[in-house]
Amino acid sequence: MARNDQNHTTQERLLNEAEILFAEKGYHAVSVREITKAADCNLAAVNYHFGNKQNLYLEVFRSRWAPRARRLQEHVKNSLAAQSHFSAAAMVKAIAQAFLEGPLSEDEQLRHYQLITREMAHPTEAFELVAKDVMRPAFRELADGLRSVMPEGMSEERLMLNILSIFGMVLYFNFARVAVTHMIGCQYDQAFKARLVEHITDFSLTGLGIGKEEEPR
Amino acid sequence: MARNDQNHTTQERLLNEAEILFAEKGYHAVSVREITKAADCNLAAVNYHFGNKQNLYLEVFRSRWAPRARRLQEHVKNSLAAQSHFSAAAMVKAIAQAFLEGPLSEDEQLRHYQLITREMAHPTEAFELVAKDVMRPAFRELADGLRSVMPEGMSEERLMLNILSIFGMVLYFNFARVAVTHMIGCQYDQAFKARLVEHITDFSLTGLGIGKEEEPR
DNA sequence: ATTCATATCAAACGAACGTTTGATTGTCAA
DNA sequence: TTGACAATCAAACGTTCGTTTGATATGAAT
Repeated sequence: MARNDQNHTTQERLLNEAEILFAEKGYHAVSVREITKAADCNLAAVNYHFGNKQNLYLEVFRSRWAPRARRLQEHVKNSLAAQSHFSAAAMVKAIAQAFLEGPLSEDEQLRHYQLITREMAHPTEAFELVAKDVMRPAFRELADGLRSVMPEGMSEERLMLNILSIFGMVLYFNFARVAVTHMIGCQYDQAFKARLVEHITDFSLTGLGIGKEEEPR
Repeated sequence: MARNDQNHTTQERLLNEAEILFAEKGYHAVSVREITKAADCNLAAVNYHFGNKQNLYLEVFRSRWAPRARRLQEHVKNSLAAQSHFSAAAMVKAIAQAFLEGPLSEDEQLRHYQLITREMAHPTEAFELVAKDVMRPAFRELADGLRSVMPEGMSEERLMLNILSIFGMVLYFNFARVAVTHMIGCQYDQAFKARLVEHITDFSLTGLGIGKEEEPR
């Protein structure tokens, strides 16, 4: 039986191809026939191995998205552990770098953000899954780290809004690549991504960098 | 012939209901039957008035999204014109306020951002349409305004990245409502939106507000 | 009264969808 | 060699999809 993907099982090939297609087109725009064709297996394989299409979609988040998110979280943690002292600048840079120049390949990155962006805009069971198991713990940990370098007495909400904002910028500059390149007019190559990390870091630390002016009344 | 929506024409009712449904579920997850049922008209009406489903989708962006985006742009422009002198703080606040507490109703806002978020993550012909006619001109105008209050000689790219970042934060806090409320644990009521405007303004102006620290080496 | 264009309708079209079925294969323990 | 089991297959299932068709109603112009 000819199998192009080395010794991957049918289950694994289905998950791989399903993730690519779901990320690219969204759940409803992808058919089971399209997935099984890409995975080079029979149409019935999805139902045999996963029960139905919906469950294959959930399994993509369980067995592909969540572990990758945890890898990213580890990457950030290791970057910070390598610092001799903890600073806000180091933290922001570690996040931006992990998510834009981190351990993920170009394609993996794009898939990762497209999948979660769809879920954030219109959550399904998959969002509940990764929010509970991955996102909330990661956010909490980052917020606790940030607390130690922010002015004392900052409310929990402000703290979370700051973390959400940093994460939001990273997410935005990833999922909105097409829009960004349309507006700026350049490719997402290695050089531009480095400049982007620099920009996100700067912006998250100092905003526009010109402080708040009093408005005349 | 009983028509519930006052004197709206079938075309208008189709556009209204189509926008609501496309924003809520996305193009492929909405059927023509669902739209025509919501608009209380015959199944064939979509093809009669718009040719096909795809063209109805495009017409939603042409005749509903684009004018609303222009209304928002006007709102920002008027807010700024009311200022006696132009400042970065005023500009950021005008943008955040227009997009979160501006002329749009709660529902309109949600629809507006869900539609464009889908297009940014996976652009179709509709994105080309509104990018060329609405978004690019608006971004250019904002960048020109920002240039006058930023240090001289700032590169065009940095200028655009700043504008994109402000816009990105606003977009993010709108389309990712569900995620934000999941993480923070509160509703998007009027009070929270006001705090959000304050946060976005502060963050865009001063970031975390603790400057950039030197990393030890 | 007749004509004509516009709009709406019920009904049907073929295609694609997710899922199920029942037969067939390969593997390995008994 | 046999039996059992998991995996794969072609084929078909019933639904739903976007679209088309041809008939019917409406209103203004001739």
